[in-house]
Amino acid sequence: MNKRLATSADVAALAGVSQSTVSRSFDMNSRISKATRNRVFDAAKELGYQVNKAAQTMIKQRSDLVGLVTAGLDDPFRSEFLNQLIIEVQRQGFRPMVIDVTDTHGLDDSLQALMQYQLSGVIITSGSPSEKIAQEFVNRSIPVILVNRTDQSADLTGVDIVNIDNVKGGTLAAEALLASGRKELMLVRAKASSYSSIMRAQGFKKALLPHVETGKVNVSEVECETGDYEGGYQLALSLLPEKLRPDGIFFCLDHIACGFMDAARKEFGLLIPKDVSIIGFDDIRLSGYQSYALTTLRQCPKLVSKAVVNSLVLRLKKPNDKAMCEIVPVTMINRSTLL
Amino acid sequence: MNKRLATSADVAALAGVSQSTVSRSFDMNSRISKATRNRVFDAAKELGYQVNKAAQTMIKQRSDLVGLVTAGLDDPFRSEFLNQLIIEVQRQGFRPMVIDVTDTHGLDDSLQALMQYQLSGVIITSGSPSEKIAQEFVNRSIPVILVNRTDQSADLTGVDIVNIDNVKGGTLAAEALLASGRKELMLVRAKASSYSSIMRAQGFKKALLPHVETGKVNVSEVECETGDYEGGYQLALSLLPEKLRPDGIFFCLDHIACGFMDAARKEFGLLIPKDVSIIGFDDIRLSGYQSYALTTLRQCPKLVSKAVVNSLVLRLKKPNDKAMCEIVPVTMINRSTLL
DNA sequence: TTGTAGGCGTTATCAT
DNA sequence: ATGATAACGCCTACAA
Repeated sequence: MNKRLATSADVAALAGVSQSTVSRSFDMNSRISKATRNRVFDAAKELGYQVNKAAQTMIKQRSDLVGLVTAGLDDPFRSEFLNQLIIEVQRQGFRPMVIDVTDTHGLDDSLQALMQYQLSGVIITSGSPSEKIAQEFVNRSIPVILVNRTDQSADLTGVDIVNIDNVKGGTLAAEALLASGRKELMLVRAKASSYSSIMRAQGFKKALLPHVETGKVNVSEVECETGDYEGGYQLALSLLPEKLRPDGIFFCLDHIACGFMDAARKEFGLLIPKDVSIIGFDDIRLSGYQSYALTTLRQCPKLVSKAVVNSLVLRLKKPNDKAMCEIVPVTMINRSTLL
Repeated sequence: MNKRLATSADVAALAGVSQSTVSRSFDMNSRISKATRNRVFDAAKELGYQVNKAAQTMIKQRSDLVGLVTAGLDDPFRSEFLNQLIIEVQRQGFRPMVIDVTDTHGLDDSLQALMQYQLSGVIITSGSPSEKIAQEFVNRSIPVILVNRTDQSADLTGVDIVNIDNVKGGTLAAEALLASGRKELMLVRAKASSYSSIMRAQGFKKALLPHVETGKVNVSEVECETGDYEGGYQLALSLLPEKLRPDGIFFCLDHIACGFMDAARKEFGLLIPKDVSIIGFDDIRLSGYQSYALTTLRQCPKLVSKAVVNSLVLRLKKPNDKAMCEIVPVTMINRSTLL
């Protein structure tokens, strides 16, 4: 053990060919006689030879690493999404290198550091000043995909964008609540909302606008402290003692909805959907469980991940095509929190 | 844009020093005059210079990448754990490279491929033939940490091990159920159980043995198809119509417990803990929610992750010390599913 | 189809 | 404290 790793030169010696022939044998695009290639492969196997990616990266000026920039991995949905991304990146022959930028403290350094790895691409799903960061990578001709961070209106050149159809989701939620005859509507999102939540809220309000003007419905808008279960729970605690209770609520995040529902039921004995209709967003795993059975807008992490990595692959093939912006559809999942 | 990345030579030229001085300036262990170092840093900043990790890896024969081998990322707890691992790895100055080996198909290839990256270490939390794999890395003098995969009895040389105290957890569960006066006990685990679940079951049964022999309690053992929510739900469906219902159940996984509870309540109107006491294991996020409020044995992913990465760091410092085996304690979380 | 030779950007070993 | 120089292992013209 502990013996030096075999190099292509070692393999070459054993196979009785030149080093470059070994190199070519492992490149399926090179034309090598079958006989030689086999001889090389045999020798390689015997020596336990593996290409040295560092050397390969040096010469090619590009590794097969893809940076996955993320934050708030304690949010189960984010983490679910990251995992799909990992799987998809891997499926396309890249290696995922995850960078958590949760503590915005050393964020800049963290991202600068990424430049050290000759990445094949960077996928940004979080991180505050995403636009600036993105631009820097692009300037160094490293493809960047921005996911649910901003829309094409942002002034970014050469950055590809993949978003889900947040606005449409908000619209669908509004229509569903309307159709179920609810009048006192409410919109809930976290105080520090992401781009996605803001778009959802926008879609929701816009769809409701005409009906508000005719006085058919009322809409109020509320923020909770945090975008998680606890945030929803606390919101219910402070909201439900009020006189005028909403009879239909759209939560920009399932987590908030679940926390709210728990509090509404345990602490106030509310019946859902009899007393209040609820619609969430994302379709996190929890929403499918019997205890919640939440009607929601489904954002499919697998679908989004595929779109993202496809974009990257495309961009790698055509570095100079103009930037793309893909919108992944959302679908309404009807469970039992909507009257 | 698209200009060649600055190299240390460029920096050297601008700073008016030799290339090796630049290299040394970035190595805080090298003694360099303050003045020179500052001049170098200024030049570096001006050129946007970043060390090229590929070149560094070549010469050092070691990258700062750590392989995180995992499987079944669709399990939220696994994914929570992975995320903690990512954070911890990063905190210690490494870069996490995640390898999902869920489809055991190309598993061997996947792992062989890891050898291409001159990893600083490999952390294995899943993957079927972990022992064999581990051995191969160690033979190439790459440290391996096995997490909740096996115990020291396995015949592995030079592989460090970090486990949680599964047996103790099982024991605590047994004692708690006993103390609450339950007589018809049941042990549930998934058909294809992990090492962890098996140890938990073992601890549970062993602690119960004397009481079974004196006829004080009965214990039955049941397997459900899958180790997730759905598995527990289905189990309840097939189990609860039976005549003899258990009055105290220990689930080797919280997920199963939650699914079971949902079915027990919705489909059979059971009251928990009045009709049946429930204890789970892991303390997944769900268990803390009001809807479940599951009494469980807490395995803290953060704690385990810290232990794991610490082991790696230690091993890197002392490659030849004898292998370590660390047991991370579990704690009982009392919520409301235990009488 | 195969071999030869140059260079990718760094660190480490010698000198000075 | 600093500079010159030799690796590290691979890919890719260019030559044969």
